Amino acid sequence: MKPAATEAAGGTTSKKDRTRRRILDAAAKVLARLGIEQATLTDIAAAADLKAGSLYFHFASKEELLAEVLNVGIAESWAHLTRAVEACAGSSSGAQLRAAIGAHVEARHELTDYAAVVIGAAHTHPRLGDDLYQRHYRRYTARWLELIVAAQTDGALPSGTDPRLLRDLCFGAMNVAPRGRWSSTQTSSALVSLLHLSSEESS
Amino acid sequence: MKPAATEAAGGTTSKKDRTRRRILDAAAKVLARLGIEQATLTDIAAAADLKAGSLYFHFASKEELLAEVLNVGIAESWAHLTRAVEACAGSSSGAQLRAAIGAHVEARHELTDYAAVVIGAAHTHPRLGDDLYQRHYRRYTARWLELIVAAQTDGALPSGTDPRLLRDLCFGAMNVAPRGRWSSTQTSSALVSLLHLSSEESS
Amino acid sequence: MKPAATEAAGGTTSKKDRTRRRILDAAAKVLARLGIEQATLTDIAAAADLKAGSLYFHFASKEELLAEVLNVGIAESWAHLTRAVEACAGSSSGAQLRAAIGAHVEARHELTDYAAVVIGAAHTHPRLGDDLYQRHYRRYTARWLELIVAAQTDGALPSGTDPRLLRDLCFGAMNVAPRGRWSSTQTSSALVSLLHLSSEESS
Amino acid sequence: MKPAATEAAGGTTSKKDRTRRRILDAAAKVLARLGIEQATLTDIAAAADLKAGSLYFHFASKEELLAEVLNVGIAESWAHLTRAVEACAGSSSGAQLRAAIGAHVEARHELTDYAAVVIGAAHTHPRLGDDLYQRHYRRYTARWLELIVAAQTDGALPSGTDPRLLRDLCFGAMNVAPRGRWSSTQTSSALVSLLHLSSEESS
DNA sequence: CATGAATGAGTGTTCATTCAT
DNA sequence: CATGAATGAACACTCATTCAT
Repeated sequence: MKPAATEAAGGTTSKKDRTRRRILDAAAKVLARLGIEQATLTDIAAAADLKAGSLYFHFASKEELLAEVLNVGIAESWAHLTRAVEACAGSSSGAQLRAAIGAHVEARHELTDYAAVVIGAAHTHPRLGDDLYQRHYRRYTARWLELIVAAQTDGALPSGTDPRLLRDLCFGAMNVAPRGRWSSTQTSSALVSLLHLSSEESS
Repeated sequence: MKPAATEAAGGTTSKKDRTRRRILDAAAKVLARLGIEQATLTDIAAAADLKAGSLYFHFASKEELLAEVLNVGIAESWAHLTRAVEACAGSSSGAQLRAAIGAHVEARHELTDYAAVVIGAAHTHPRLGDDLYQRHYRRYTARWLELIVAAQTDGALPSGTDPRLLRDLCFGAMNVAPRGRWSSTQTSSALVSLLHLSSEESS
Repeated sequence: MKPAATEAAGGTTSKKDRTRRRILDAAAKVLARLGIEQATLTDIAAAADLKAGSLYFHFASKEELLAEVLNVGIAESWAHLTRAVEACAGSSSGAQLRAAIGAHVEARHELTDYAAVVIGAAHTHPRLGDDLYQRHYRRYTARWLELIVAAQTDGALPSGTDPRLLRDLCFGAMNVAPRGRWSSTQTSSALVSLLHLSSEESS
Repeated sequence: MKPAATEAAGGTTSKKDRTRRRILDAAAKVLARLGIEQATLTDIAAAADLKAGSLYFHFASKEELLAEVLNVGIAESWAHLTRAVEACAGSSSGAQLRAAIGAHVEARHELTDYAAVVIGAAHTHPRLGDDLYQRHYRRYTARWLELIVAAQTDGALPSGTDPRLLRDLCFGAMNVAPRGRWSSTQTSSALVSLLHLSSEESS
């Protein structure tokens, strides 16, 4: 009566899994739009065509639901980032940084709402999510730091300043608030030219 | 018994005005620390040595109180910005932009809590405050736009991109979240060098 | 495919009956441990290796399930009581009362969880259970009353007081709360000596 | 503007104090009738002619409100007990125990609802109330233990059994459930005669 | 003017109950 | 038969808001 694989290769997903995903999607959407403390479970449930109490069949608490959204978001962002950077593995550090900028901005603007929640929440609420998320978030920012340091070493970025500060400035610029006002390509190429990373620094 | 002047020319400030100011100061402090939706009226009242109900003698609602804080904040930021820019009126557009960056970052970090509330709120909550605030906020961003356009014209900033987008990117970078992590001078000089505005581009 | 006998004479018990019994056992255990209003249907279902919804195939409501548990409990207690008392049918009324005390305490402490639920619930929630239970519970207390009256007549208990009050006092003492703190033999023999029933009152 | 003493000798009680007391009285009444986990804040508030949220102006949580009720109850019970026992200071240990029984039963039946809550809760929920209550409750039971041991030493109670068990049995008997069924004098004198404490056991 | 005291709408959460599968 | 999945009413609790004093 019950299909053998619940999540196996064949692509079979139980109804519970699908509803769970629907809730997560709804949560990501609402959280991205209203912000973490402004979004109520009633909002999220309504966006998933449910009543608030029903969420507890799938998640133990608002906190856990949020953590799950953040985990999906950071995983997506990480995958997007590493894919883009590895795609230009042999290139200059400037080119890699360009790729990273494109990936980050794209994650926020066009990927899913999950990444948007991460970015909207990360800097404002430092102690958010569960341990797994914290680890993954640190990994993400650490990777960025490496890229920045490499760019500084190569002279693509000014070397006189703390790379962590540079990273924070970049994040600030990339996370510029109203999604939808600027497209991701507009945003990232503008930032690239603003930082004078636009192309190979000719001799 | 002598409530004659409420705000008269001579500099006389009634007791009511003084309390009003005390509340505004307290509100700015609390709002800057806790964020707009996290700060409760009880918090604000306590910081002003009052009880929550008393606030309603001076302000019609939390929203109005917030609007007033924002108005003070944007006025301060505006004054700070124009003063700094006018101080180097004859200089290059790059120098003026440097001054603007310094002023904005300083306003957020060291000026008062009012400016911090504006900056913390402005980009995240677009439709905040009353009409007056909205007008003043637009004036502030419009002034920034002029500075950016001038810098583009002079070649201090890349001219291929929408100046409003450049402005938003700058705002994002300058408003990078945790106050106190980086000093205002660290932040502004790092941004200046990141944008290659550091000094007059000698011929 | 063979649902023939539901409760037939031959001792055949259908699967439904067996599951029903399993639920009742689980309910008795959980109710005895957590108390009536603290125990949730999810708790009970889990103890019966079921999900909460499944209980409704066997019982119309939590109330009905509770009533059934109480009915089993009072039946057991009654059987235990009458058996013990009849075992010393010819003896003195004091000896019979001693037997009753032993039976009651033993029912609560060592018999099954059903009796424990009855005793834990009976005095605190007077209007519990269905009519059948109420009738059986009254029969149980009525039997106790007879034993007390007999003991009063024989001088084994003080005769100046309302026997129903004496019965309630005995119940209170026997149902002294934390199961497990005192063993049933400790409890009953202590009560017996406290009431000066310890042995045959010599001439 | 504000009277010097808030609770001092003069008998001045602020309105807040009076409402607080009204809530405590209502809570005691409702808790005594419905039991601790069955009584809702809405019930209690309604009994005090308030809405549930208003209780939080006077008490930080349901737990704190309950703790306060318990503290009043145990204080009353203690005062009642010591007063009664000291009134027959020179008498026999049996007489003192009789006084204690009378006081305890009276506290539950006729004093206030506070004592009833304590008694209804104490044995069923061991870890209730705050630290102060726990201390006072232990003092109460310890005093009872002394009385029992003294009675055992004097031969007024059987000496072969653990005095703590005897105390628990006495408590169980005295706390016999439905308040109002028996008067306090009926109850205590019945228990006294049941334990053969009725008068001085003449030689 | 300010407070004390109260309210009501809304929050996250629990749980008995229902019903299609 | 049993479960999966959902619901709605209730819970303790918070907070902006009101108003008599």
